[in-house]
Amino acid sequence: MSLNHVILGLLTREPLTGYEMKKIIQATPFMYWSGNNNQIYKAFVVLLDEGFVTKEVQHQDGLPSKNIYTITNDGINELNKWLLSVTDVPIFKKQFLIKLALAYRLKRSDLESILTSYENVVKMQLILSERELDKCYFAGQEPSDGSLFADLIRENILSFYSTELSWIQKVKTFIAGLPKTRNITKDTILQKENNDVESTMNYQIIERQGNRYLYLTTSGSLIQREQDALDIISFCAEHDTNTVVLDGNILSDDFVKLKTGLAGTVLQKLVNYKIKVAISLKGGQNFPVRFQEMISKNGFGNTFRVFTNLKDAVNWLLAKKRKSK
Amino acid sequence: MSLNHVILGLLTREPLTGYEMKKIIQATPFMYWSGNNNQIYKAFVVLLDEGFVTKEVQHQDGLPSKNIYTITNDGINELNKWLLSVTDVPIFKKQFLIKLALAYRLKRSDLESILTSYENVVKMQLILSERELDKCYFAGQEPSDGSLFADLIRENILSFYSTELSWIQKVKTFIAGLPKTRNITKDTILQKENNDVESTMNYQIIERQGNRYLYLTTSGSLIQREQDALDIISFCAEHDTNTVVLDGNILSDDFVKLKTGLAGTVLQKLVNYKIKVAISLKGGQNFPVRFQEMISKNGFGNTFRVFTNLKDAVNWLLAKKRKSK
DNA sequence: GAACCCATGTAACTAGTTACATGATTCA
DNA sequence: TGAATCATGTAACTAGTTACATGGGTTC
Repeated sequence: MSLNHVILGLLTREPLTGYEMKKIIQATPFMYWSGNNNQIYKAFVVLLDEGFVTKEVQHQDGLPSKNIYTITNDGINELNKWLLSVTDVPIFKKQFLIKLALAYRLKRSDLESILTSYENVVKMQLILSERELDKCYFAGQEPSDGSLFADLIRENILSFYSTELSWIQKVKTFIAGLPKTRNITKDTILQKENNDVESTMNYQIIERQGNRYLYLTTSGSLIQREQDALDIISFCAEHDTNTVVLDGNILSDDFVKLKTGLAGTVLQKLVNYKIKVAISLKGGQNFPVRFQEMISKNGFGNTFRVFTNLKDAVNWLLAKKRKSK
Repeated sequence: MSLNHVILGLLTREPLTGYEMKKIIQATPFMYWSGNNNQIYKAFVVLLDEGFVTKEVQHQDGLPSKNIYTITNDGINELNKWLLSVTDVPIFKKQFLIKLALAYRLKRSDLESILTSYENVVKMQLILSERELDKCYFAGQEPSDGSLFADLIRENILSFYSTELSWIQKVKTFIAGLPKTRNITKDTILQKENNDVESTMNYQIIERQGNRYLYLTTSGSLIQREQDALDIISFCAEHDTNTVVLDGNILSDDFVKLKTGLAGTVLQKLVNYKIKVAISLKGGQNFPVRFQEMISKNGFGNTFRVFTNLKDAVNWLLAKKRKSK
């Protein structure tokens, strides 16, 4: 596990606390750990034990006291050894390749739909990575030593998604060349009701004033995972719209509790993909004040708003729409 | 975990046993599991439990009886649901990007050496993947349904490594533009003896008849991991040679025991990278007969041979050399 | 007879994740 | 009062890996 070495590496720039380290790792897209407490705090125990770092406890009034770690000479040697050692083979995990290998029985329209959905996912990830790179610890504002290779790293990451996107185009033309239904055995025909079970959210496309929007209502399932944001975006792409009305009931408790971070992540994804969202609350339904606050604070102002009735929500959404198609 | 769905997917082509499944997953480069027994056999228990597969026990004389699994209609529905559901974001893990972000203190020559080493690793992986793709279960010999997308998948995988290689070239020119030593603080200067501890193998470059070869001897550490093959290849690349003499003592017990598969993997890597290896045994040292057998069987004949003394080894190596540089 | 192949399965472990616990302060 | 932030840490879990156990048959 090279996480320990990464920690040492970060400490060569400046002494850091576990908490800061965690934030950095979480915000850096090419550090492929979740940056969870468990690993980081445990890592520091080990590093201390091996004498690669020293710990200085700094008491703070009011705030919890923090442990500031500094790298030692032994630590620097260990880091150098790691840097010069043979680098692991780069690996990727593309679920899509596996699906493609196994999807030979599907009919063309299904192939097209999973491909488009995948395209959206990749596009979004590209935008997301771009953002994260801009504001991450290694972003090279000034060409200081610490961010020497920032541009090269940026290019590497973005080209991963770009080449994926151009490959997707190739797959598209290939699929377009296939006959509509191929010689598939009878038991492989898709049952539409099953799909609806999978995509757990109920959605309708509504046309008004020549504008189209997606209306998401509850069907027992709520927005409770990051993945749901991707689903919404896929739906939008499929139906060629970028406006969504969410029934207030579709937001889970976890969602409105800001501390889970779910709302932030999901909304960020929607905003990044330029999807406008209006939430329509049913009578009596209320969100925590802080939730509404956060919405206005985070600059979602013109892409995300909460209304107490469906009518207002739709009016705002369609009024705001620039490109109606 | 989508492994269960992958298993269902494979079963749509034909009923399979756990053992066959394992082999397929192991041999398919884009299936990112090790294909270990534990997971696969357990997966079948779950799939049976959920009614997605049926099991048929086939007794065999002499050989252990096998459990042949067949997919059910429920299983096909489940598979279809998965295929049509939102695909995971493709991810990559590139240790090298992390190293680069943390390597700003290194001097140019060190940067160059880790870059070259990484380049070799990627090159090798490219060759390896190409091979694996050719002989994997999804290889499209005849354009049957089952391997419909084989070419597209192949292209995707190979372009991952190719783009990495061309990126490496960019990094190379960038590094070449850096001053030889930059303003690094005194405590960051590398201590050569530490590197030697890291690269656990002792190696010398020997010149004879205008030819150069790498001589690897024991320094307490043996060839016992796949990684060691990569190390050897890195050494070769660094010193611009493709011939190696291995002291027999450097091969670990695990290596010569064929059942670990270590020898096969390591040698395959060496062969793939066109490195010729001669092993020189010390007096009295002996390898299991099967080991020598395997060497000749697997077509290593002209790139890999065992000798009972150093002189023969070197003679064969240098005689065989085509391009001497 | 050593060590491989087929075929099933389990034990023990590593890496990594999510979720919880604490507790003072800030903020509305 | 409720909930967020800073900061540390632990518990419980999932996913995945390596290694072992079994045992007849084959191959040299």
